[in-house]
Amino acid sequence: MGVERQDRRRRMEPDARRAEILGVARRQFGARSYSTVSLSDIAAEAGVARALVSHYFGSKRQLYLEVVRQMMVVPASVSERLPPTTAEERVSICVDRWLEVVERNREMWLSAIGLEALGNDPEIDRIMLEADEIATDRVLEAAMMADITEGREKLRAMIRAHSSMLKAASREWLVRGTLGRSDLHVMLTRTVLHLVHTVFPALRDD
Amino acid sequence: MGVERQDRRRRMEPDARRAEILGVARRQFGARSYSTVSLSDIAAEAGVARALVSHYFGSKRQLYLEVVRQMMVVPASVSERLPPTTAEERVSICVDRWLEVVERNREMWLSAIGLEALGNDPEIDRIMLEADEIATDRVLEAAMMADITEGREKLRAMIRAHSSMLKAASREWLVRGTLGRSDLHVMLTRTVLHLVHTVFPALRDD
DNA sequence: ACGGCCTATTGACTCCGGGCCAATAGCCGT
DNA sequence: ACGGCTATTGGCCCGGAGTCAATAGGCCGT
Repeated sequence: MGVERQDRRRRMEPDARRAEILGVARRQFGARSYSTVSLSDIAAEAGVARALVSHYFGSKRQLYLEVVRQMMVVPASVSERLPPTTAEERVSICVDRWLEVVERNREMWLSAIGLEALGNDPEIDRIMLEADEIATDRVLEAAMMADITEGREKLRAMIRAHSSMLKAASREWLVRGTLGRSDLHVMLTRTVLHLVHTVFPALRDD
Repeated sequence: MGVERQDRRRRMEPDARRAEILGVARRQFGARSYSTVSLSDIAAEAGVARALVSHYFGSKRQLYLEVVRQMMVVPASVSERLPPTTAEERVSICVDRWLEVVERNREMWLSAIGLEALGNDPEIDRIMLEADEIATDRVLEAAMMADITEGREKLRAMIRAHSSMLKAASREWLVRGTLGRSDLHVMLTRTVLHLVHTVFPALRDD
């Protein structure tokens, strides 16, 4: 019964092993919650001793942080090479590409926003914050508002808030099915433009 | 040195003891993250044996669920006794009351939205969902859209998504100070109305 | 081919937190 | 005062995380 393949220890390059373990961790943390996933689980699926996971990542939390970091990366393709037309069209294209990406990586993306938690963790917050900043820049660029200086911070804050709605709406689409893709497209495009063109100018500047 | 007060065990009514422990738990889970708060910590601050906490709440997770449940309650006062004027004014009043509540219970509210996670927990999801449903009803009532039947689910889904933006924007206000209270008022009022009056009718119904 | 070395990998140990149970001791009625 | 009901406790076991010396995979020089 030749099932005893791979039971002997195989020596790998640290980078490769590290990547392999990280991949398993991403899958596990995506599927179950932080506290229910044990290092033993991850080690087992990776076909490796538990101590090795600790060796490469230090602690469970650090491993988790790596996973979150990797998942938060929004592909740059979403806001690349936008045609120089109206802000409306550019945002529309942007949203469309975003929906495309999300639909394609459905599982992975759901995990990503699903695990943005573990409580009030300052480290997690920092990672999320950085991801949000990047995303915000891209949206402003698409809406051709990147060079606004007056009240810039308020504008950015509103975009960040909007991205929360974006996440929630995407979940409504993918998980609950209450909104369709075209609904999302209309809703997200219009609300961004509404924020930027109508709400933002209406804020009294103090 | 008479520091030995209260070191003897005091017998209390189950309800009172339960409430006392729950209060401590609320504070602790609000201040630190789920996994870093131990039952020992809670028991210690409550001046009680660890086993008693387990006795009253069964498991750590169940205690946590209680805390979340209690924190998610949005005071009904926000949408009570709205004058029968335009939707705009009613929503405006609603938002204003909301901001009032949040400002008053700043710490508590921040804790509440801070802990809405722990990963992919179906129980937590259910609790959040129920809270969202109630909040959504109130918003629709305020906007005088409560009797819409055509596309009702889409409308509700949008409102739920909007409430995510509301939370994020409130955090921008309370934590980062990037938006002021009046900014929030303008932004939240306008976006709700925009969703309900402009975006919603624009969705193609399929 | 083969011995030796570097280091990836491991097993075992300790500590800590959660769940559980029988024993203990407040408090109330009589 | 005392007996009983039950709130409360200490102690047990289990499983997971962090740590370290020991082990062995595989490459290199000969």
